[in-house]
Amino acid sequence: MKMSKLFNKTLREFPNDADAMSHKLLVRAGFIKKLANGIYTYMPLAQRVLNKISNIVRDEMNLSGAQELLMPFVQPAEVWKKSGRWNVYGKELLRCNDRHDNEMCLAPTHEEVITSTVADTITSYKDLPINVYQIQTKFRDEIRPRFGLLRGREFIMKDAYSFHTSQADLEREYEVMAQTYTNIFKRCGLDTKAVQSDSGAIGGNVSHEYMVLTDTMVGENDVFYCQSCDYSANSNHAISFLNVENVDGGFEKEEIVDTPNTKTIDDLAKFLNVKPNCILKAVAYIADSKPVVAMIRGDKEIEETKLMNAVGALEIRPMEDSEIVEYLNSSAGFISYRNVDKSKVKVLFDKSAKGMKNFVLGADIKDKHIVGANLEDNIEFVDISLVKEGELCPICKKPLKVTRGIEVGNIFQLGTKYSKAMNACYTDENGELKPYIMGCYGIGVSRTMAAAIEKYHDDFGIIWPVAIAPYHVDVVPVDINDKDQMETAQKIYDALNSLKIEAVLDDRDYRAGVKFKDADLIGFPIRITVGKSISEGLVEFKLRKDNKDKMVKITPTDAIEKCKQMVLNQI
RNA sequence: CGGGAUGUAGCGCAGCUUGGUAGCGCACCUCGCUUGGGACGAGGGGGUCGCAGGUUCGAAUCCUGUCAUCCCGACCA
Repeated sequence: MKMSKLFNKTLREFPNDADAMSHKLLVRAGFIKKLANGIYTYMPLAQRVLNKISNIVRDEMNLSGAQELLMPFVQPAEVWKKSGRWNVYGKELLRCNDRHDNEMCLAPTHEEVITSTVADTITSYKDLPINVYQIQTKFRDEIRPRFGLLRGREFIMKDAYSFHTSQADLEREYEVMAQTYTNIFKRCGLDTKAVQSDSGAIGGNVSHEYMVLTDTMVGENDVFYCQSCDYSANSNHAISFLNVENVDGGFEKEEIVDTPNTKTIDDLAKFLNVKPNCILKAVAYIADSKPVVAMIRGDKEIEETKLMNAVGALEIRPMEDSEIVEYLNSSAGFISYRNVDKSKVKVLFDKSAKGMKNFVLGADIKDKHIVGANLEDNIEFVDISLVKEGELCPICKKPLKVTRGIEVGNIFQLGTKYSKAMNACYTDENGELKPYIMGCYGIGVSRTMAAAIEKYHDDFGIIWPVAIAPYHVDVVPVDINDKDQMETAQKIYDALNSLKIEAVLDDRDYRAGVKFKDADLIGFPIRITVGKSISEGLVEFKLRKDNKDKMVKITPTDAIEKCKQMVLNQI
């Protein structure tokens, strides 16, 4: 490709409406153009990167035995009603009506369609297992799109679905996919960590997320991991080993005491001179419009995803002060669990509350707490707390570390959630109808592109891994009006093309500085500069990842050979 | 939906306080000069000032409403 013909314009400045580095660089280097919030045009350079990633995904998926297909992007409400998700998916599902006034939607995912398609096609256990996938645009009307391609509303995803006759076979395939994912991201030049996670609205039990670890805010997930064993988990799923022994407030008898102006745990702990972990904190929520009180040790916080799962809710929010009076007949900051009407209000106890003795508890009266309280015997404890850095690994009891992560893929063991809901069955050996046992496996293709930039860039621009770079080599004649330079550049360019090495020739009539800046910004892994040293028969060979002044002067033939080696070895 | 901010040329911004009919830099076009890390000079094209009302002789500027975008929380590949 000749640079003068490339449909691309770099900008001199970063766009104002971008914050994430991948977003800034994608816009500035001309890879993407925003059409609407969270909706972008992929310009030719971006499209090439997306194709590279897609091809790696395709290659590895095919190798794993999965088959590629392509499902409709616009879908009738019917299949969504069948699975029950038409009513629970909420506003992320963009709905519309066709000309006959039939309800339709833009696909945010494809469990429904694939389940009904497989049910139509495969009726015997003899045809199972099967794993099918597609690479396609998805649309999710996100509450808040942000960070450019990291959280767009429209994005490209690889989604795979597997169907099995047994849990054991699902688990086997799950391992195959885990290995496939590790291979895919590795080939893309990305280190990922597979972490345990919550399975969320998609449903199911076991799931792992593939995270690109970063230190920046754009990693939207907190990942807890152990340095001495391989435990790692998303904060919405992480657990820690908590010492529940000897958490004793030391109060000799239970009594109500005055605790004026102690709405926070810190205030209260100071006022009563106890440790925060000797206070049993109550946090009140409205979950799917029903009141819930979550009891948790004073030094811990509620993990709201866990809480939602524990009560089976899709939406939760903190209770407002007026609702605390209305539902709990209590006072914000002084809530207990003892006086609630349990037929109307659900009460949960976090595991951290286990073993607490003679603790402090709200008295349901403003400015009053109970001290020396103890829990009743028959209490059931659930895990609804957020892990904090430094808490102990649940496996090996070493301190946990936390880091940010960008989720580029995930794998789920769905089980029979969708097959049962949609009555999608096969006939087993005994002639009985059984629902398929399913798994699903996603990769954010466009997000992977952005994540790679988050990971690989410097002050000058993007530094693409060779495997997913839009082009491998940028051939830059310093002065296009110099006949020797231009001829040599053209020859190198032609030679690279004939070797199937992807090259651009920067034949634009600009000063060298402009071309160098663009080369760095766009992030070509290799730059071959044809300048004055052509009089000695030499060109400059420079790697993008190396320092700006680090380069070697070699003959054009050697330069081509080096490109060949690098592209062959993908480094 | 809650909290904060911003909408003026393709991009980045000034002008708004104190109303007087729109400007700067980059990019773009022409000419000259230059040519190894985003040169320089001269000339030129491009904007219903987010949108709708209102106040006023007159609104980018003041008032009201509305829409959009960005950042922080709930969603997630």
